[in-house]
Amino acid sequence: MARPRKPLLSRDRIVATAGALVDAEGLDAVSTRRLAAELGVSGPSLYNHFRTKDEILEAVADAVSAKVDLSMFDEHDGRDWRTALHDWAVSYRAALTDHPNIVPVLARGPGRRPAGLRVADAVFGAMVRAGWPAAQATHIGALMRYFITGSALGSFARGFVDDETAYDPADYPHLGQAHLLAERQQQVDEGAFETGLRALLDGLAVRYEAAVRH
Amino acid sequence: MARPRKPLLSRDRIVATAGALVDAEGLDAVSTRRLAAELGVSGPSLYNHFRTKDEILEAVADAVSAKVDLSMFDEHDGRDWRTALHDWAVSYRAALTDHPNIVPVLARGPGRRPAGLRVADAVFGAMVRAGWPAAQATHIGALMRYFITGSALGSFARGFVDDETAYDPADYPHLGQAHLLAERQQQVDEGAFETGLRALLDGLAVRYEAAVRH
DNA sequence: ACCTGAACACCGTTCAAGT
DNA sequence: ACCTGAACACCGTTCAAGT
Repeated sequence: MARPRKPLLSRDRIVATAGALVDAEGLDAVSTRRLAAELGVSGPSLYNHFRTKDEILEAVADAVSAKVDLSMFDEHDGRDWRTALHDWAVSYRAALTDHPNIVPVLARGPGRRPAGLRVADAVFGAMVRAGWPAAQATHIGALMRYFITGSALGSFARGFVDDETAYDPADYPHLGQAHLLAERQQQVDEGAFETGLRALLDGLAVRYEAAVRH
Repeated sequence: MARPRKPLLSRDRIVATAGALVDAEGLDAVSTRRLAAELGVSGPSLYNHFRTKDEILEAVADAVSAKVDLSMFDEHDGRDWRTALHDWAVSYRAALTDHPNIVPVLARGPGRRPAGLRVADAVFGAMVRAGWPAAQATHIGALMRYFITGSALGSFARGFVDDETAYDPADYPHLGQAHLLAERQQQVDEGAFETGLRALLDGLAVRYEAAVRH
């Protein structure tokens, strides 16, 4: 076959197929040979479009970041900083829980991913505009990211096994019914996220009062 | 050689060596062959002590969890719930930043790891004793974990490259000096952690007032 | 019970060769 | 420029064989 007149591959097609494979079968299912087979080419062909497999996964992660709604940070949106932060956090978490298998890649910081940086930029800009000092605005972007990605990655309940015998009450005196948590995994995660988000925003509001009063 | 009179390996020795390798060279450096070589045995020997490589890494992560100070949750410690939560969070984060390379494994939830579960149990127990309703106590354990592991994993600044030319101000209007962040990476992360932790605790204190007043 | 070497079915990546 | 097959240096894991 060698080179066809029209390229068989493009970066977008590789990223889309890799993303679908990650969603369907997890991060471990993505090998260059498997991904290439899914695309109808041979493994090494991918290296004409990406330098490493890791760059492909970074691009998949960035495509998820690109889905995060940022309209609440628009200059003329009208939402106050607190509401904007809340709505953004909910949108961000939704984007991550829609694609849980790529979260481990995404959670490692915005890195060089354009969409990830765009998110950081939007939060920072909106907080400064709302009156936050620049240093605090940087902190807010970072700490919100910690909480949101942490919640998408570290599902508390996911770890528990749906088997009572797995937990000896003598070892974990307060977690005697931990197995129940596995059943209501999503409720716990969503409740913890909502509680944490509100607590975070309440706490920031206190600091905001102190900050703008310089 | 075959079987020696005294076992060459033990689970503890494997975990200790794997942990040292992870710390020194990162998660990717740990292959069964490499780890075995470090231990002076051949690769398959590890399978007499662990079922999979993943179980070894889980054990390494659990050993880090075991270093987290939990004394502030002791029944007779005397610290109020808020101070205990703060001190625990600081200790937890310190344990993680001491061993950053294993954090991706640890961040995926407590799973079946005994020490991870012991941490969850201690937090839950102390919050209930302090007067929090059980459902809220579960949420607090989860959301604190989200924030702490998220902060250890997703260093905001780490991602930025120490090269001004990497960021076109036209793309990220508010991050024009993002390259500066790389220089003060630790300060940003620590500041964001401290700010977020205090905000979280302030916010929880508000909810506590409402909760205990049933 | 606990170690070994050989083997199986994979990996990511490089590279010369083809059009 | 963009694809190919062959090759290199690896993987995790299984298993029969040894003591």
